[in-house]
Amino acid sequence: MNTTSGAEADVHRIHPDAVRAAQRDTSSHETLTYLADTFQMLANPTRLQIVEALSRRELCVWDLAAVVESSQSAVSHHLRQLRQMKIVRYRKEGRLAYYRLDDEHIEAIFRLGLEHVLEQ
Amino acid sequence: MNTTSGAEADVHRIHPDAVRAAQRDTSSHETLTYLADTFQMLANPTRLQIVEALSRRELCVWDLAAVVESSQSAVSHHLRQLRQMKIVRYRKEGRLAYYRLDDEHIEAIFRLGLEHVLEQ
DNA sequence: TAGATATATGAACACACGTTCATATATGTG
DNA sequence: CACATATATGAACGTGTGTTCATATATCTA
Repeated sequence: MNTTSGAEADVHRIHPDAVRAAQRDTSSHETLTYLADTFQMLANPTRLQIVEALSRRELCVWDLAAVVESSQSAVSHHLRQLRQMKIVRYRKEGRLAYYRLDDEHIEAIFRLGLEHVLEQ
Repeated sequence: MNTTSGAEADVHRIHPDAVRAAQRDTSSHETLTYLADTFQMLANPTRLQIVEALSRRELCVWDLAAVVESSQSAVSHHLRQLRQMKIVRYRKEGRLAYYRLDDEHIEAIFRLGLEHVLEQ
């Protein structure tokens, strides 16, 4: 990962106790990496459109493609990622796949983010 | 942007009224793009470590470099991005720059995200 | 069963991102 | 003023991301 920074930081110890305190209560690298991957799913305007649409109603893939004005393929690729990161789930009804948000955390995060950017 | 999808979607109108309803209450593309850029800032483990550390206490750049075990340069680049997206702010005290989170939205989003991934 | 339709997926390509290295700028200290 | 220190930033390089195109799979219908 990073070999020089440890030594580098040792030379520049500005507030050693603040650093130790900050290091103490930190989430594991594994958790933060997974969390970063989760936020990554929300770091794309098309996927955010999908999330916003699904926050109101269940929709099938072609509906979503129409809403976000993108190709079926692109939407399907996005949905796979969102599925893998447990942001959406779906039910199959015949040939149709109806998608919805997986839980309320995601919608809350989306709403808070929207509030944040609209307040600037 | 996308030229074929409009026509493509027209052929496959599965639930026209659901699509119209979804299209009606959608945030502007500009807003969603900005929101995506904001979430992008949280889509990196090192930046999440910075956010977590700053959610507890104000820290200067070298302190942060020590906490996240990364180089001063890398941390400074991250902080510039976080500043630009209004996620952190800082005060200058002599040669030192003390960073903190810009507002409570970001911490709430971080906490909710952490809850979400820890519940899986 | 043949054909149409809904969805999923692999490959490929252009572009964005994260780090490092070198160096610039600004502020303190002897 | 000369030098050390804290921070910022530009260039460059490898890697990841998002879309398209082609095509596979699954399900319905005539």
